[in-house]
Amino acid sequence: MPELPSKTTLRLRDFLPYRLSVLSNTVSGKIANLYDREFGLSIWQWRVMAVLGENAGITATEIGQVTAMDKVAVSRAVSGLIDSGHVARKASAEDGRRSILSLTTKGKGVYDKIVPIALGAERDLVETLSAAEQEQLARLMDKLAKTAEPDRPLW
Amino acid sequence: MPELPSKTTLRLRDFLPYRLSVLSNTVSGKIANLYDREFGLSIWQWRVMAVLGENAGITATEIGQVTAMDKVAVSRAVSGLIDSGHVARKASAEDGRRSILSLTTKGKGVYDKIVPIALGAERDLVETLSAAEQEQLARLMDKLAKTAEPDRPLW
DNA sequence: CTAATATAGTTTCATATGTAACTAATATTG
DNA sequence: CAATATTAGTTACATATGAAACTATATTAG
Repeated sequence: MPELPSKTTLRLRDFLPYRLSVLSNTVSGKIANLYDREFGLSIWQWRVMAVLGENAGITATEIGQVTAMDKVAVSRAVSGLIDSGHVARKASAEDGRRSILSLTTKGKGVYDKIVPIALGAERDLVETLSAAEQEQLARLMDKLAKTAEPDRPLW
Repeated sequence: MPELPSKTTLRLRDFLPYRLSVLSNTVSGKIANLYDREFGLSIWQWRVMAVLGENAGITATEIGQVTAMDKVAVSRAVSGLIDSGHVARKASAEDGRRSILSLTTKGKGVYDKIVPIALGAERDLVETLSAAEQEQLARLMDKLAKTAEPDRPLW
């Protein structure tokens, strides 16, 4: 594998962690606006709904695993969604500590409206990339994500 | 340009904004730990120092432009850095509203220690990518960043 | 069966963050 | 030059967030 010359000086604007952070914040900020303005949802609430839309009847802990949210964030998002009538909670029959969560009819309606908006935003974001580039990007991000896994021995 | 088939269902784990956010948070979290444990610096404080290390004698507003931080965040980071003796402030001769900021000797020493650590962390992160892939990644992120620019008309 | 341990989820508290209001200085306009 | 508007930076307030403590239930060990 050919090597890039090792950098010895730091230029912030070329520093990958910084670039990732700025890009991610810009993208998330715009999307958060969409969800919030149209539906009054936070990004976390939307993530919870997105998972429930794919997987009905899972628990808060499972949502946390799928979304990379910690349990406090999940708990808060869920409680907001219950207040706003988007999500319903019922006790688990087997385990009294768990709650089974699902979208309400209202929640499902909102979900069905948001999905095309979210996909449209994603499409607009990547539209300047060719199909090959889009696949390349997905592949590279997979590799990075694998390297950066939170539980790996710290660098 | 060949087209990818348009998605009609949303799978959170394939959704680019989500993936960007998780990846960025994972990477930033690890790096933040490094800065904090070794030097007691927050990510924003480190960003400010990184800019001052490249560009001595600039103002808080300029730092904000370079780092994509808002002025309140810059103000707070700078005031912490002054308290901890990493940064010095002197009044601008031409404009009494501005302060000229620079690293102190102590700050420069810390900067010189952090730079190799930061570059090492970046290298570890991208080491599974070939040189060509690293260039590809930089290119793709440039394109995305351009598309997502904060001031573009909202999608 | 009982005691100790672990897990699911919530609440509390301390800190971080963003928005808006504010202060001080400069620039503009008439 | 006086009045007004703009800019640099800070402070105040309200909200968001994460870590740790807590409650309730379930599991394991003896």
